[in-house]
Amino acid sequence: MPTKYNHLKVEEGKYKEWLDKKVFKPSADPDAAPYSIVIPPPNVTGKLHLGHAWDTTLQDIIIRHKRMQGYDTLWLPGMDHAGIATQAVVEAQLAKENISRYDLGREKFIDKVWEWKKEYADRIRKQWAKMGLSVDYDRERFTLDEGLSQAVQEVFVRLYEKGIIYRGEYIINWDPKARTALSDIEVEHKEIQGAFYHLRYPLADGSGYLEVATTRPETMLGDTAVAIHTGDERYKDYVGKMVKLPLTDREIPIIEDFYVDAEFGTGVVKITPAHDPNDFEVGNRHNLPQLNVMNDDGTMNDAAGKYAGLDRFEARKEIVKDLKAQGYLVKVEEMVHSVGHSERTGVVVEPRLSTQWFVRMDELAKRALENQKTDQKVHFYPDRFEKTFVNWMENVHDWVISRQLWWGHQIPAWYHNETGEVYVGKVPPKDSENWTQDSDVLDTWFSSALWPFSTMGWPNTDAPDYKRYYPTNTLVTAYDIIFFWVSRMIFQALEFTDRIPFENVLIHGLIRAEDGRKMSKSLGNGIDPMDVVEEYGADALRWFLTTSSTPGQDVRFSYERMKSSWNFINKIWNASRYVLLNLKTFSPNDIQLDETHMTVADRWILARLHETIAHVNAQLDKFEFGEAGRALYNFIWDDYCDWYIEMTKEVLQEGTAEQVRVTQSVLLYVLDAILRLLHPIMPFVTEEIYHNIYDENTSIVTAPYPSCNAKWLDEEAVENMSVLIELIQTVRQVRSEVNRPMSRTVDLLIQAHSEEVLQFMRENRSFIERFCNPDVLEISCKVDIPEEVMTKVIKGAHLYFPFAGLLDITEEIKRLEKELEKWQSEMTRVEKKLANEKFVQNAPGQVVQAERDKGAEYEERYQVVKEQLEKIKQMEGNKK
RNA sequence: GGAGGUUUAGCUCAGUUGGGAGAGCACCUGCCUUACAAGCAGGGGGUCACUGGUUCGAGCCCAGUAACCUCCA
Repeated sequence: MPTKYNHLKVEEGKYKEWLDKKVFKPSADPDAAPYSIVIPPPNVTGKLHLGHAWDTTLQDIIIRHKRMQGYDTLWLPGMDHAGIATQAVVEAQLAKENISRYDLGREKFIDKVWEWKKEYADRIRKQWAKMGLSVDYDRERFTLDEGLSQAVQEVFVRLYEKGIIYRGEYIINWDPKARTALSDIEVEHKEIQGAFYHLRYPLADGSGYLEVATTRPETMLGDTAVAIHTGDERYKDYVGKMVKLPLTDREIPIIEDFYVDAEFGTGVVKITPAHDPNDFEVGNRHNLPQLNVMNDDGTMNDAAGKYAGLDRFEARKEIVKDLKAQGYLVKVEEMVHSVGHSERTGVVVEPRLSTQWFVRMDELAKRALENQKTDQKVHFYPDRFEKTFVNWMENVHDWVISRQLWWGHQIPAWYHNETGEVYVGKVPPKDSENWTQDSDVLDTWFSSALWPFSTMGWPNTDAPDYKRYYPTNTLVTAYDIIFFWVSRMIFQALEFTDRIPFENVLIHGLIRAEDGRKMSKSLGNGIDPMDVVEEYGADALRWFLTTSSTPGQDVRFSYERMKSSWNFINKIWNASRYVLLNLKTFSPNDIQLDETHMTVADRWILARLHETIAHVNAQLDKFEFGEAGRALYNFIWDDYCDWYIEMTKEVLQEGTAEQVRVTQSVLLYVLDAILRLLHPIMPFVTEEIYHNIYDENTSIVTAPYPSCNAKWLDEEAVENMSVLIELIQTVRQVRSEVNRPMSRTVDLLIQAHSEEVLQFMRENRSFIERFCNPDVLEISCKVDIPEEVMTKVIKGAHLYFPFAGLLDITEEIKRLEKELEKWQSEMTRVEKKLANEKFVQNAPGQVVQAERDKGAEYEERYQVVKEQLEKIKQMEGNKK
């Protein structure tokens, strides 16, 4: 093994090996419990970003952990056709050659999109490979696959037959750039600087005027009434009269309706039923005409008279200009207000009267909500996201599912060419020549909502995967698509499979740039995960993503932390090198954990290992990856590398053959466990080292995950080791204080408080010598204390450092006084606590006892320091 | 307007059943100790946003305040 970890070399070729060995495939072992995850299918629109890397890393950790634990694991990959987004990028590409989709026609255009899809699907698979994701490619699905398309049709037809899917003319959110309908949640509301235009509408009889206010003056051309709140005293006499609509020759009625807020503005509002959802309702109640004044691209139509052909915002300017010129504009108030923007194209969404297909949400939502009250509910991690889900479900509106696009699942509805009759079915009507299929496609989320079961073979409920792996166990996704996707999967699964689609939903946050801002194309601050992998390796990226946050919280990308992740792997790499270099001919088969020849270090590291194993397993099961990572980091770096490995050097160099064999056994046993513990998080490097230990034909992917063996939880060893560690650390501290590097010796007298400590110190004399480098080392219960000496107290012993002629007495007195003060204050703190009767009464016995022990300890240390201080002061006095 | 989140060391963040505040990076000091100088050893640095409350005991539980962020309407 080279002295430095080389991520490029380590990761190269591994993924292919795994695929060749088919280790990612489910074991299909009938005795094993199944565990399944479906990947949130990325859009085939483009490359994967760091958010995908994070999301899939978490899934890979879960699935690799379960796989190693012996579950029959399936991680099903796939991709989403992403209607609007993909169609938009392909259209943009064609636009460069001055071709529109209409030039090509539907069929040829779709062929173009499939070409795009093929290219990007390949890229995405390459990215998955780079990240090391253990998915089963034999089961990869695409939302426009034959099978999934059938599921979509099945669902559409069944919901239609139940009356849950309906078609109708309503106000929907319209994206004038993509020229399609959008659902409510595809609209982003942004606060923007706008204006409130106060307009004067003259009464037709010339007896005055009414003042209305609007933020969208261009829609006035489509006004078909003016309304006041029902019974509003100020205006009730006007009801039934007509106003003359400025800039037109139309007269429109004054009506009263409860919807109007009398307190807001002037209390009079213009009613535009074809361009506003509330006005639409008002219009229906009063049988008002619906006058659409815009085209589907956001330009004004012929109904707008002289403004026809102008873009809506141009028209706004012109209309305001004309209103002003003709004296109809009262004032313009600057105002910040919330305006809907298309989540996809970014343009201002236009509320528009339009015929669309809808999913009636009341019953579906009700069932999903009621299910959350049962023990069959979906568990959210962190659980606060259940509230997000429930709140949305409680307030959900009907879902617009038709999109005026070409790329997607064409709606399985046909209209009779003559009668206009509607036919909905999985197959076209028999006399198909007399029918025309609806040209629209379904919202992409309509198909993604079926993903957990459509990918498993549904609607064939006898499909083997459906029977074995559905419902899935865990879904991992970011909080920003709880509404779009998670919620819809839940209600569709309940409706069509009678079960929840997954037991657990693990919600994570978003990745932000180093400065905390969102990564976005417009800011140009996006980071390509593949660049990061190139620079630091997938393992380091995975480690960073896993350990840098708490569930549900956003994470900032950080090159600094990437570097420290890489350093950690380099540390593991070098620790492994050390072990392998010292194994010589020793192989895993030679491992014998022979307790009779174990040192305290051996027992201790085994205890710490099994403690860590228990902790890590518990944390992984709770999806607390950060906590699991920290436990591993501390164990590996602090316990294994800084202490255990250093201590093995003594045994390997000086020990008997038997002792060496035990040490080699423990070194390898622990390393092997470390690799398996880490493998779900950093699959590549652990496999590489595993191959160095075992042979290339084995794979750590299917090795068993460590489980805690209580036999090794040796509390005595942990206690003893802590004494040894304190001893060594104290000596190092003294060295630092008196400026003595390890290359120079320091004499050390240890006075043990008990026979046990004495014996322990003597047994471990060789460790003390190695770590403290003393010239004289005395260990006894009664030390002859020299005059010029530095004193330290550790648990169970006093340490004396004779510095004849070298000790700065004044400095030492200062130091001792400071230390005395410290122990004094500690004693006071404990005494105060123990003097509190309520504490002694109410606190748990072990907490009280711990305080008493500490008190005794401090008292002891205090006394020693005090005695020494007196002695040294006397000595100083004698000198003078 | 409603809901949620955040506020802990210079910076970025942990802190899981309430029992003496931690990591990484940065900083200071000393070490090329044959696994690793991308390392080792030692060290400095925090009224845990603020105000009350519950409790023997609060970074952690409760109420309120402030600032910032997000979602929904």
